[in-house]
Amino acid sequence: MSMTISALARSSGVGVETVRYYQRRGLLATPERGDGIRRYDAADARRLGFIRGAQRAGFTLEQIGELLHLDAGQDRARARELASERIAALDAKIAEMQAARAALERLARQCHASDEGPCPIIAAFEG
Amino acid sequence: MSMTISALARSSGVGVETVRYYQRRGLLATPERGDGIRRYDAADARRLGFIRGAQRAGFTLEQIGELLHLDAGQDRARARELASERIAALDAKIAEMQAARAALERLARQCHASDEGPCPIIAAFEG
DNA sequence: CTTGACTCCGTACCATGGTCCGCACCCTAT
DNA sequence: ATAGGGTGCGGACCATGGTACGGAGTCAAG
Repeated sequence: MSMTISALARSSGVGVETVRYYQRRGLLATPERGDGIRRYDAADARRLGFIRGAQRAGFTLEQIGELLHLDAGQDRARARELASERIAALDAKIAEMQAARAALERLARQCHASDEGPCPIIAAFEG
Repeated sequence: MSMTISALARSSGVGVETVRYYQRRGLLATPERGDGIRRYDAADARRLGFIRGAQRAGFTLEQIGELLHLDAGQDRARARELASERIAALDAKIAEMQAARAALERLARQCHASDEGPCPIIAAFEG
């Protein structure tokens, strides 16, 4: 199965320009062209899928680059290390967002309860 | 109580340049100067504190600008609307991060369990 | 009254993750 | 064979949230 860049991009729900950007960043290879147009295969699609998946897990493109590099190097210890770091960062971020969510919900309720005085949503945070 | 820009910045744990940036963005006023150096007061500190707090809740500087504007306009309905939108966005983001966290943890365990074959951390995401 | 720290201000630059532009090809259907 | 749409490529541009720089002015302590 071989496809053009736009088919590859569509297969992962990104734009053609994004694929080209990943190529420039060294995250995706730019296949040789048998004089004409570059052709991509399932391996390219998997790799692009990996990039998007890792991105959803909060890895930066730079970290994703490292993960892809490890893939070749078989350095599983380092891969686990990166995963642990990411889990810790996710935990911190999740906790922060949950706190913010709770605060916002409480404020929205207070604000709804009365239309007198200063808006609690605005008044909060001023610490 | 009046302070210099660096005292104001310190009071909220940001850099002087950040305060100046917020002024340029229209989030903080630039007080008149009684020929010499601009002086800031507790109201400025509260406002800066509000900006940082709202930022922690995930509002962008642009949205924060709107919230501050509403503060003057007393438009509490709109403030509640912004809060609701933010809560929904937080919920979505939290769910996504929790899913990513769970996936990563599972993968790290699998990867740790055996050093044979392809690293599961790398192999995953390739959807 | 000079030194050193701080301030003012505009402008430029940074990282991140793209997005768009223009020109020249190439490929396919009519 | 020619019009159209997609491709290749380099480079410019975008948004977001700052950070750094340089030169001039100001202020307090020695």
